[in-house]
Amino acid sequence: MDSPLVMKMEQYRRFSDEDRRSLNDLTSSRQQEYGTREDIIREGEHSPDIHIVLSGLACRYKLLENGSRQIMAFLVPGHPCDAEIFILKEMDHSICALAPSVIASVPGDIMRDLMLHRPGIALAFWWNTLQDEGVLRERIIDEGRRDAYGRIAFLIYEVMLRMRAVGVIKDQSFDFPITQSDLADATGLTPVHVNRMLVKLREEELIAIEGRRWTVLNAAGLRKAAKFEVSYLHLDRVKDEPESEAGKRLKGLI
Amino acid sequence: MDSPLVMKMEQYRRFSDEDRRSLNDLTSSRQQEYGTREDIIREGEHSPDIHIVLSGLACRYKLLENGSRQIMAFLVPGHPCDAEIFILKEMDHSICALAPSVIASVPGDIMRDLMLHRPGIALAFWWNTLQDEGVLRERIIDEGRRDAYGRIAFLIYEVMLRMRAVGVIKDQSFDFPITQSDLADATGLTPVHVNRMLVKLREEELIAIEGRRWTVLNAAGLRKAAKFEVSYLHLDRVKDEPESEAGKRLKGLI
DNA sequence: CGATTCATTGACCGGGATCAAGAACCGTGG
DNA sequence: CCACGGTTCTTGATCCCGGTCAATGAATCG
Repeated sequence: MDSPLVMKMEQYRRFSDEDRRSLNDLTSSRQQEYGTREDIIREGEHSPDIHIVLSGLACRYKLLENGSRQIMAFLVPGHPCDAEIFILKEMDHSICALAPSVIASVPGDIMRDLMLHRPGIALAFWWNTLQDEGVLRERIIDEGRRDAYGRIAFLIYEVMLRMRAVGVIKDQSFDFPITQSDLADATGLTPVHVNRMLVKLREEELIAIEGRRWTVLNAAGLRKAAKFEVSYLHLDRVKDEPESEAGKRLKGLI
Repeated sequence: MDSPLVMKMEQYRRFSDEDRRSLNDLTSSRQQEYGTREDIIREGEHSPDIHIVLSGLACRYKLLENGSRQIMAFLVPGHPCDAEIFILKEMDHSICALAPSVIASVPGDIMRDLMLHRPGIALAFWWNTLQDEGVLRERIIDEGRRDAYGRIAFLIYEVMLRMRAVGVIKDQSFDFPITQSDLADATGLTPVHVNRMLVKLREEELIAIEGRRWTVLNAAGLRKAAKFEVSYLHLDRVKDEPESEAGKRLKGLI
């Protein structure tokens, strides 16, 4: 069974057996459990290790001086949190677990070694950074031009797709262990208004929520509500090889 | 006289003479003039070259299906537009000139060669990508938590700072050749409301605008209005060596 | 079984959108 | 030189989406 890291990176390119083995080894040595709201790395810190989400859910966020929190990205299993830290001096934002999560630590010098001597792996990490940047750009459009309803629909669709791509959901149901306040911090809305939009999406039978288990009842309808375009995710291999494993997982959704 | 590219990259690290020469050569061979509104590269394209802004002003943008345009970033002189294109298959957004601008083209294979064999230059481009990502994150906070007044103030302060950092302004006045509609597309506001906020900023004597020439009359006041934090720009060398050329240009502003 | 967090709903308000109409500023040609 | 058509800027009037405040359930947990 491949590590979630391999599942994620293979959306971009196929790996040699050696590269795949290295990536699997990367996340298997040191693993640590984090609880809900627990910080994995904080703004201003410089950790000697980099971190990769293996299970659960984490987010990039920033605390503002007025006490409010802005969530800038959700990190699903397989997602490197801070691969760039060995280039930059310090984090300009924090990362915390939104639910009980298992996080792998990778020593910085092992990373550096891989980046210098294994171009296939270096390329995959580059790609990951650029995909993150694309997601951020999409979020700017989100906040600039979509209304509250579209934003919430978009966020749900994107998270569903990314979870599916790394294989943590098989059908239309998935664990999305966050509160409506978290959603509000991610969309720039208030919890009250997030609630109203979720009520609407349920009334329209696009989604269903039972506890922390979410179900997309009508993927096409949700996608339409979200005005979802997929190119920004740069799923290069999925596009070239629709019959790859990653392609099968995303069939009909992108 | 160093190329704007060197000026920009030196905010991050000092270069060896050889690296500096290479970077200067990079932008000196093929240069092209683009007019206002002219596209430099379009969404979905894959150019064999990468582009670097030498003078004028460009922006990253995306056209939405309803016809509106979202500007996601301003590209000041020295800014690489699409250095990532040799990793990704295609652009997920477009880039156009906002004013008459000179753009350098660099053949992709020369770039690839530099990235593989000149770690100092590769690091600088990596850093640039990560700085762009930081700017995007800041913009998300911007749109999520700042009101219209703060957004406009923030945008002006940031552009002023980045222009100053690459040496295209010496005092408090600078050419900022964009329309209020452009500002609206960048902030997610309407042109009407952008105008009202600019009126207010002028009434408060924080800025002055004469044609396309903008003047920051009260940098401290503008910074306060913008609630500006600088860490996300990762001006590493400026922080470590405040007496470097780049540091002198930004003295008292960061 | 209290206590605390989270979800839900209603009433009201305000910032920014929308609509509309002039005014100022172009480049162009007669 | 002025006349012109087209942007761009400016200002006013009105409206609505989403914020704010508040109260009540529902769920989770020590």
